[in-house]
Amino acid sequence: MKLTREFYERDDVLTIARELLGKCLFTKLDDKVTAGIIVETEAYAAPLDKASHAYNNKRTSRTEIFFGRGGFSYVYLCYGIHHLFNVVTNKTDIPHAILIRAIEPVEGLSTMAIRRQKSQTNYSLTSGPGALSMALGINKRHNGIDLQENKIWLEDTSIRYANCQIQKGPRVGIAYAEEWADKPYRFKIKDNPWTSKPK
DNA sequence: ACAGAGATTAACT
DNA sequence: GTTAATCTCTGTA
Repeated sequence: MKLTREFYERDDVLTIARELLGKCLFTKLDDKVTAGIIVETEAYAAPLDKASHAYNNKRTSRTEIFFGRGGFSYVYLCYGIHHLFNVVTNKTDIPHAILIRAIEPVEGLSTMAIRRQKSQTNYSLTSGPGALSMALGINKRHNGIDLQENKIWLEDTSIRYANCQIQKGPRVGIAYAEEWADKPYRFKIKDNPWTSKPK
């Protein structure tokens, strides 16, 4: 069962980021299906959030997708190399988004390994925002895709995590965002080996 | 028109 | 621990 438009268009981006843990992210690209359980997310709550590309309602060709409806993909290129996959949330003109930072692979492991140019699967396959995008075959051509379609989508699962299994913390790599840099907008499953391991 | 920085990763030392 | 990879946007001219 795909997550509905109503799920993405709710107001509280932190609640959605928390609820995305345990959901399953699918891609069907190049006739290959790959999927993984989401184990780490970060919320970006523009226009107030200085860490967001859409801070202060800044609109560029890159950020335009933030201002559309919830339930669309936002893929952008980081450091000129890595494609980072986000889910746009909330309604038109409210630029909220959630970065998917890590997944636990469940389907298409061999396809992921080929895309990652690894001879065998291991924990580094999808543990990081750039790595999981590569494993799933996501690149900037997939910016602005409707998650109700059958290219990239999220499904509900029977997985439910208790609050004590979820670790909240500050986001990664955004020290420039001043007072926003310390906010606990990052959610991850405690002790899950597939979560990212930043220094 | 050009220089500098960034929601990162992997391959070095 | 350090560094290279090199796209997009911003500030300065």
